[in-house]
Amino acid sequence: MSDATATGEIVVTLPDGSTMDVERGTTVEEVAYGIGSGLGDDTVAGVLDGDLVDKATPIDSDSEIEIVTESSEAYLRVLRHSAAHVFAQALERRYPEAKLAIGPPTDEGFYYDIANVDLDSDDLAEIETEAQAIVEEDLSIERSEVSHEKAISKYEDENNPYKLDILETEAADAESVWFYEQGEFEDLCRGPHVASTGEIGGFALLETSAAYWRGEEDNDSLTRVYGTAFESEGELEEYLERRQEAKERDHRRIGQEMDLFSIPEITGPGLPLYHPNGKAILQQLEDYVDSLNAERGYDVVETPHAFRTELWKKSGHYENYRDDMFVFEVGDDEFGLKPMNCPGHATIFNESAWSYRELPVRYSENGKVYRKEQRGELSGLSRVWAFTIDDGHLFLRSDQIDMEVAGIMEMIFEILETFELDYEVALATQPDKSVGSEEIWENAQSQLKSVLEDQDIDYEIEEGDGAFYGPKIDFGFEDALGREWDGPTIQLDFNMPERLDLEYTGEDNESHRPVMIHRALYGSYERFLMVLIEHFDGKFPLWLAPEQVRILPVADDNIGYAEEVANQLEESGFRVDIERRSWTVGRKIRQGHDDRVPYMLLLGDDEEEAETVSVRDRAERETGDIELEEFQSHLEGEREGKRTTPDFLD
RNA sequence: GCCUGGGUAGCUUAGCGGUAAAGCGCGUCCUUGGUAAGGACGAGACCCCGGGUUCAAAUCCCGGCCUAGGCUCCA
Repeated sequence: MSDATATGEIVVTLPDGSTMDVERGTTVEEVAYGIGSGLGDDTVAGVLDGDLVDKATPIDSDSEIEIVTESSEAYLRVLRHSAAHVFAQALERRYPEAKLAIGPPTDEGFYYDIANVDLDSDDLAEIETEAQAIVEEDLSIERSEVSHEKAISKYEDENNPYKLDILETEAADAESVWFYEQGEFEDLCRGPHVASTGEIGGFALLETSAAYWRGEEDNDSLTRVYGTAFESEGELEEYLERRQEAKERDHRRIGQEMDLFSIPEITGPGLPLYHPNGKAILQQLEDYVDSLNAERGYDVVETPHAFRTELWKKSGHYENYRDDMFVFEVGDDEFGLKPMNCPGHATIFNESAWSYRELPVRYSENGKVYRKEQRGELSGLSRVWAFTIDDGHLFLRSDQIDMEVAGIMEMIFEILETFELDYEVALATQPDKSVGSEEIWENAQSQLKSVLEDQDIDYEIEEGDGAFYGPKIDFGFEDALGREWDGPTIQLDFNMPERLDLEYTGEDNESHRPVMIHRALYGSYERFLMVLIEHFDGKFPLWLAPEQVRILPVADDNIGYAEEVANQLEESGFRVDIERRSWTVGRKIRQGHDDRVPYMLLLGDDEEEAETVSVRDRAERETGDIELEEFQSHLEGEREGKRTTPDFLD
């Protein structure tokens, strides 16, 4: 709380840049009234230097302030915080023995960590009903100030170690703390909250899981209940629909349906098997990136999956990355499966003597790597033990950094465009565990920064998120559902060249250290495939679709003609199947749509006689009486252009 | 790694101490179909693995493996 004895003027800055001089200790609400009485009346909460606070919060020093009203973006966050309290109230009505820990709002809703109670999905449904009743009761939410001492004794009586922990850490120095009350419920809380539970229009509990108290492994494991809330029922429904859609697009589900890949128990966790359909997609992705590499002067190399431990010791992986490595012994020697391709590529570089004239040297490899991730982290194709990086390593002079990084960014932008993916850019800086001097890091980071700025690219800085050998520029994909995924990366490395004694001869006839750049365009094939599956909902662009054309003979008698047509398309390299099951035409079409095939060709007696085809696409459009040549040449164009949706019938 | 659910036919799931079920898929047959599910019959299961309790275990208990969600970590 504020120091009431402190006086004097302070300056608050409003979002439009204007400033107000106010008495020290003035509250957010008072500032709002100072701007206008209407705004004062509408004030729900405030944002002080970026922190969401109760409107009664006194301002102690010069601050940037934003008034939160019902029309503010931050209002939803306040509402959800209140929704967390509504959940807690409902929980306590049903389970008086439950102990509350913390219940903050999140980007998607809220959660509340609780102890001393086990809940399954039926219990959740009951609590949700109770919560809805509380919303309807439209209980007003009141804030009260309670002495620190009194708060402690309250939670000692209730035997709630979590609230006590909060009082003894975050609030240790406060003379008094805030409680929020609604009906019979009260909770230690910093706020802010809306004025009444009735403001919640839509309320839902989503799932339960577990979380450690304060996120630390050694602490108690608590039950975490996730929920969300909106101003209106309609917005909630929209959200739930989007969630459902995301579930239906889950790459594990689509991967199963389309027979793309599997991760059977017997082959081990995180070790996916690609079926012919999945590999067909991967093969196209590989061919595409290979062609980009070839255009950009990369030389293709290949390295084995394991190396002697000596290499990993020299590269620093053994020291910094060993926990994530599969290490095994053969006789007296120790080997490690490669978690990265770089030391192998650097070693290839080192096998020759280089002149400054020959740099940059660019190596590429679609290299399989192995990382022993924590078991609980493995998930479909998004976290696996074995994955393939579309890896590239560049060895260059320091005066070539700008140009090479810019060149890589061009490749990345081409890829993002091809797949119609939105993206965000982040600069990740030196992590706690790293090799190389501060000076080297500073230098590398400022070089990357200047490239981003020269190119006028918006980016965020992610402190401490770099690789152990250098800082990086990370691109995050945003898919069709607005979710973000890791994507392309460009990593600058002044350390590995040092550790592996990389050299080239300069113009001065002296030996120099090259700079290394690690880069990946997709990131990993596994994760990229996952993003594509979910982004396209399995409806792949023609060039990627495992089955590009399905031929549907109207009757069994038309199979002969179907085979002729199939052969002709296959000669041009198309992946074609014939539906040979003795089904009705309607059934065959239904199946074709379910299987997400871009184009179906219907061939019956009419087509056979006229030597034409009827074309039906994934969007349920259809035209008859098409010459096969006409369709085929369109297909070739659609494939070469890597167009994302079948457009023959546009 | 930790917590909480789950593992039953190729797939999706029901059954939860007493003879293992359904839908889809698959096979055979009838139907030879014209634009989003034609019909009949049939095959198909070490009920995740190992221990235990019980007259009797898919079902209850213990351990392991895998998996989902989350926590802590990363492409």
